[in-house]
Amino acid sequence: MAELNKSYTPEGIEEKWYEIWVSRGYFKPEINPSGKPYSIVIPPPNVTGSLHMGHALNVTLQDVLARWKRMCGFKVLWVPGTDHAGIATQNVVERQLTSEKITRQQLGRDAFIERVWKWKAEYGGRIIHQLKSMGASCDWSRERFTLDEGLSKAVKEVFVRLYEEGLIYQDNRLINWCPRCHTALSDLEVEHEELDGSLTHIRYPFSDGSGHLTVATTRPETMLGDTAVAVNPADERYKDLIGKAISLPLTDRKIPVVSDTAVDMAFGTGAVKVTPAHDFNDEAIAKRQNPSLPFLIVIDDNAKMTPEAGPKYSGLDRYECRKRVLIELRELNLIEKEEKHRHAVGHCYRCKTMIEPLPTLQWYVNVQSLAKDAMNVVREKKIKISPESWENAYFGWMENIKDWCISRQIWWGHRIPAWYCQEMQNAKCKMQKGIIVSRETPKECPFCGSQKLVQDEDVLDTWFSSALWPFSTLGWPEGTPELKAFYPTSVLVTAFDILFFWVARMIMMGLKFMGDVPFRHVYIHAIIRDASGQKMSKSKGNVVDPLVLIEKYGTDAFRFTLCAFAAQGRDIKFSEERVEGYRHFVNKLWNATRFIMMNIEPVSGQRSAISIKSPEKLDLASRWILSRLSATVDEVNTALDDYRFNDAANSIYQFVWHEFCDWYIELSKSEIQNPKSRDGVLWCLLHTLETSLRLLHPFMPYVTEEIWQNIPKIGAEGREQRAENKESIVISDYPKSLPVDQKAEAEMSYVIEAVTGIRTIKGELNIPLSAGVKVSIKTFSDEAAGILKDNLYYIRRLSRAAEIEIGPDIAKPMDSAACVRASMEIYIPLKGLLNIDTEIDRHSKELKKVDEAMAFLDSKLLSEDFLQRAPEAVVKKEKARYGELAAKKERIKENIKKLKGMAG
RNA sequence: GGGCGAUUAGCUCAGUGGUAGAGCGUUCCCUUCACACGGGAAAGGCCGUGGGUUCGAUACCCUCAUCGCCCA
Repeated sequence: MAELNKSYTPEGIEEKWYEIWVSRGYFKPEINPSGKPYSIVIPPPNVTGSLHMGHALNVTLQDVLARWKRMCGFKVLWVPGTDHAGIATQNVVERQLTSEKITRQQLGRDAFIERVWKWKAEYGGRIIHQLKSMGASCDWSRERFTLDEGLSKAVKEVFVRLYEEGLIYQDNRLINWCPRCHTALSDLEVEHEELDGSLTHIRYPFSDGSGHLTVATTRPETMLGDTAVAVNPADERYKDLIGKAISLPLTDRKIPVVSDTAVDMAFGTGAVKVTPAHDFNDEAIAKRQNPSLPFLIVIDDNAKMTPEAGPKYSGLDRYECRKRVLIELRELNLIEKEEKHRHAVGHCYRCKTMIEPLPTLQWYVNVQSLAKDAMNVVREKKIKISPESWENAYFGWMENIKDWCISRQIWWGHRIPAWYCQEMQNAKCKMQKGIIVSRETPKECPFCGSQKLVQDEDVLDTWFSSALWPFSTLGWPEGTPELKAFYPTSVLVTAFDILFFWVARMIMMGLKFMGDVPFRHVYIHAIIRDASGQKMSKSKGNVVDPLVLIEKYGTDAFRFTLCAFAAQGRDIKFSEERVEGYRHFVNKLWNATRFIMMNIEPVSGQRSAISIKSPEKLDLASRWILSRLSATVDEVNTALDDYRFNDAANSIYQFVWHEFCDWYIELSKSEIQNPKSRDGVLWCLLHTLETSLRLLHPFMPYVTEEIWQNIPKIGAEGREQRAENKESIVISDYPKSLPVDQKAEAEMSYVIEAVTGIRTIKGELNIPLSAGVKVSIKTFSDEAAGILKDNLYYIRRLSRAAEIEIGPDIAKPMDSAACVRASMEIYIPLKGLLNIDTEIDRHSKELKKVDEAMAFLDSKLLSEDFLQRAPEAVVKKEKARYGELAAKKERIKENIKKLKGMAG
């Protein structure tokens, strides 16, 4: 290969490989799989969206799983797509229209829809393109959109079937209304925000002139729609007032005092004004009365006062009206007091406008029975939610679930497949209220034959179609091979904020229509916050743009960072320094490759001709690194099995950098010069690199492919490489566990101890590593001496010692610095250079540490309780440790004594 | 108001019933022929507070404090 650059630059490389992967169809599974299926559906991002950190994390984790399983031999299907985001998308296009000074009403429904599709074609693909830049190995040939023809068919089918079973119904009741988006919202789409408001105490005079009753309210303007005042029947203060009439100020109406046990006696004055048409609690009170209280609508769908509010207020905005009402009440001396009050106010999750509860006719799903089944499958572990703590949140929500309002008064979405007969010519039709729900557009009324039919104007909640995503994307309601092969999907990876919006509803719908869970696992990942723990948002200006990070550090470094951060059950505070750190890791890997390649080139000439067979007998360092590699492979596979992405990433990082690069490559430098061991070491270098690349590929797809394509192939586990695996790392085999070589690891630890011991002396005494010094090593066993002698070249190379003598009987040379280790003592003679005081300080410090550790152990070992009650193994271990420390202490003391003798 | 989670090195975070680890940062040494996006050495922590369980608690239980989230 051509000379590798000194550092890795992702530009060009990422695009190149992504195009190749897609064009070769690596991400497309065969539909009649011989291998086991593994399928994921992407949480469809909002079609108006652009990639943010949450998407980046979400897509990275899914891609790690998909690539890992693909390499493990599974037939992996990862279905991508977007949702049509009814309100959000309509808002975007309406803003465009506003700048052209037209409204959607002027444009008309059909033209508007056409306009939205046009917008979608132009801008809607943005996020998909961005997902690709993250390296996502989705099967793009199966990309779906919730308004696709197939998915629309699924939506209609579900609606009709639920209606026929009586699980979808129409009702007129209070709903959350967004006066800006002009639509109903489900309970979940309302965000509650704590706001500083005031609690106004208003005197309501009795009609008979016998005084007044004071009510407290946060929304004085709604008094115009009051139809009662309610008190708790148990409240002694007001008991006798129940049934009295009140002359409602600012109106000419008389309203009764009623009783209701739900009234909180401790809140405010204990008497509440009841506005059934504009407050959920009041609606409930009104409906409990017999006869029920009248609903007086004083606020309209624009949040403006209606004529019912009275001529003075009609047409005023709700906030304007509040001011006017307060002024007038004050003039009438009806305000007793105003106190500061913090309370939660509902806002539209899309546009943040304050919600106005309004009585309207809407479609609902009765979710009680669906929720029960959906809870059971989680309880029975047919669906595993991890981290498990989210199960509680899931159950909590499902137990208190309310019927789901699914109709939206917008145009962009699945139009409700319901028609109204305009004539209702017979009793049957009247009994059905003229409502026709049908999969196909009906030509005439099935009840009375009338041809005057009008379709419901509303569309369905976007989440209604999202709830079908795991099976609608696979072709349902057709019985497709995809559905058969890949449903239920394997895992759903998502953030907790859509656990209820989406996950719970998918479970309900999956069970209802597929008769099986939509996925076997749910992995809930963290929310990404900024470095100070704030949720990222455009309005706070603290967003970090993933695309900027990719541009600066490369996709691989960014993805690796996300994985390393992705500890379970914890939010991520994102810091850019970490990405920079992992870019260094990418570069480290690159340079390790460069080193290996530089050593192969001169000998082999052509890399394709390289053929290093796995040697029978490898040297200690090689056996050691293979053992470490094997342990790492195990750790990574186990961690991924448990969705511990951070543990997996850290294991590889630790291995590649601190074992492979810091130790093995350094050790190999001497042996590569030795003709006898050269082949074995080169084989081991290449093998370890190649295996590490495959291990790393799910995390860092691009750089691993780039390197993998450029190194000679010596076969996965030392065997001839399988032909079909030669073309790309994407479809190569994921490393599997091999036995660890405990003997090699134990022996290597002596070498490491000797090297680090010498380095410590040099480091602490500020002697340049390059200074060739003489070293004497007194080992505490013959075994240690033998192993050190066998590996002398390694020790010399890594410690830069000029000369080393080793043996159990070595005496400490004069004027030498010493380092006491567990199985050896190391001396470096420093004639004239040794500062005796510094050396004594060094040893005293070490002695202090040993003393502290011994004191702690002492307190344990002297305790009868400990000796009797602690497990034998622990006692034995602590005794052994104490013994080691005691020996070490003696040696250090001896060293100090000698030093003092020299000084004296 | 109800529920959940967090609190560990200067910063960002792992972690375990047997006195703690990483990355970044800091200090010192090193321009060694893969890499200064590098190498080596080191400093730095009563593991939020107060109780309890235990031979032993940073870890398990409770109290409190602070912060964050969800639901009402």
